[in-house]
Amino acid sequence: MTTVTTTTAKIRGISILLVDDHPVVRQGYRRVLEHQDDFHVVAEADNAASAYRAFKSHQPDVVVMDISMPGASGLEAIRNIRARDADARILVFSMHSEAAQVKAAFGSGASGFVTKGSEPAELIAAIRSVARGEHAMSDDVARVLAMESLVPTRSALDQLGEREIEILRQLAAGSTKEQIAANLNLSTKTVQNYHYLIKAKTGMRTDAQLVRLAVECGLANL
Amino acid sequence: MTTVTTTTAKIRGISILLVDDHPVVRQGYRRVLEHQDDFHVVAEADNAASAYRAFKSHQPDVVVMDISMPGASGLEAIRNIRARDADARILVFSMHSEAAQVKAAFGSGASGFVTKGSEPAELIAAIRSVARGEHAMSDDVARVLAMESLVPTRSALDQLGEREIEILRQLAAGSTKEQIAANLNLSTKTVQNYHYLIKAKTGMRTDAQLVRLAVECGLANL
DNA sequence: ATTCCGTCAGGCAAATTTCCCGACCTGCAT
DNA sequence: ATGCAGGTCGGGAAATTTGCCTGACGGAAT
Repeated sequence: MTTVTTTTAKIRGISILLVDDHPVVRQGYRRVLEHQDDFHVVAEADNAASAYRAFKSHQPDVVVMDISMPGASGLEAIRNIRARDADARILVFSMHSEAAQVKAAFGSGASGFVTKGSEPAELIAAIRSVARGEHAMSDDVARVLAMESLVPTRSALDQLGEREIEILRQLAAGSTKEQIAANLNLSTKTVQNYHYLIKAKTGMRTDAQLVRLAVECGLANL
Repeated sequence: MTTVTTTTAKIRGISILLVDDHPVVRQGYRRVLEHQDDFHVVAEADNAASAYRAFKSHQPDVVVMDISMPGASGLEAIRNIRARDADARILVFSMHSEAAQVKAAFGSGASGFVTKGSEPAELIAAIRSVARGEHAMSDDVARVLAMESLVPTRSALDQLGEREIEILRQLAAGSTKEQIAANLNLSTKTVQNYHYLIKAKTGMRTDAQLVRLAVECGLANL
């Protein structure tokens, strides 16, 4: 008779792409996750670009991603993956749980958010949730977010100060940093610092993304 | 009797702002222009930013500008000045007379275009024309432009090759150069070079301006 | 055949970005 | 009153990117 592997309880397991820039951390979580025998870590990546490539070639059920990689590129990776496949399930797995970061993650298309301080069981449960197409977040994240929602936020601009918004507006209008510095009587250096800060706070990576953000927020048109 | 300067033919002269990054060239043309006794060179500038500042403070009747300054910033200077004062008369005075450059100049709001190869008389006549609010260009420019118009051009994109357009599209969509390089199987360096080339060809200075251009040309939305 | 043009990429100086830090000021809570 | 948090402003230094040039290669036009 031909040898056929029995497929009793697990018709298909959950295939996972692990993204974290720290190899040791990846190893640790790979072990934790593969302890669940319906979980399969089918690929790993240590940066946004390779995460995107790995997603394309493996089409995992769930992407488990640390977004605190160099350059906040995690958010960008999420957007890229979602742009390619709107059904992608991405669970972000972060060190921090600031409300702004959580919102940026969900805003970028994440399906879940778990902090590294959570119990492994919480991560595992979250993975099953997002695999089912649900949204999930760990308790501490939920708490932070709940607190935040008591002080309602209008848009991504709320994380920005007045000056930052003005500089974003002029940037989006097409002005160079030198022009902005001249217009606002600031040093070029300061405008550069604001430019950097704005990108960091909003999670945008390129100037083009900043323009889109500004347009969405009604700061600029066209 | 009181000595009153006779104001026969010249009620008011024509005030001029000279913009060229080469000091010697400025000196030469200042002399040529001031030989006309109704011309007054009221200010000089050697870059886009100082040209803009000089325009604000002197409000000259005509700006005579070389646009082949470092970074193609001449076009930008034109746009800035016109953005501040839609009635500004700007005569561009260029080494070259490629149709694309001429169009970019007029498209940016220039009132005239004379090549450096033209006779001084042609420049002087052009200055008087634009001071009167007319448009002017030297014969050689007119010829090049006439030739070009026999092959009609759809938009700013016509000056770009296929690859250049694709890269502009992805840039405007918010992709980083690394992503684009990966998507198109190019080196990052090549994408950087295209980015530079696109800006040079279109006369755009910042990425935000490129996004606007792409949107206007239907290459991108939002 | 030769020349032009688009694509591709290396090189290198100059500029910019990234991140860090310190200073100042205002408001606000202790 | 004191301290502390946070927005504003910019210096510093290392890493990266840009600006501009150069050259190679294939294809199209002359």
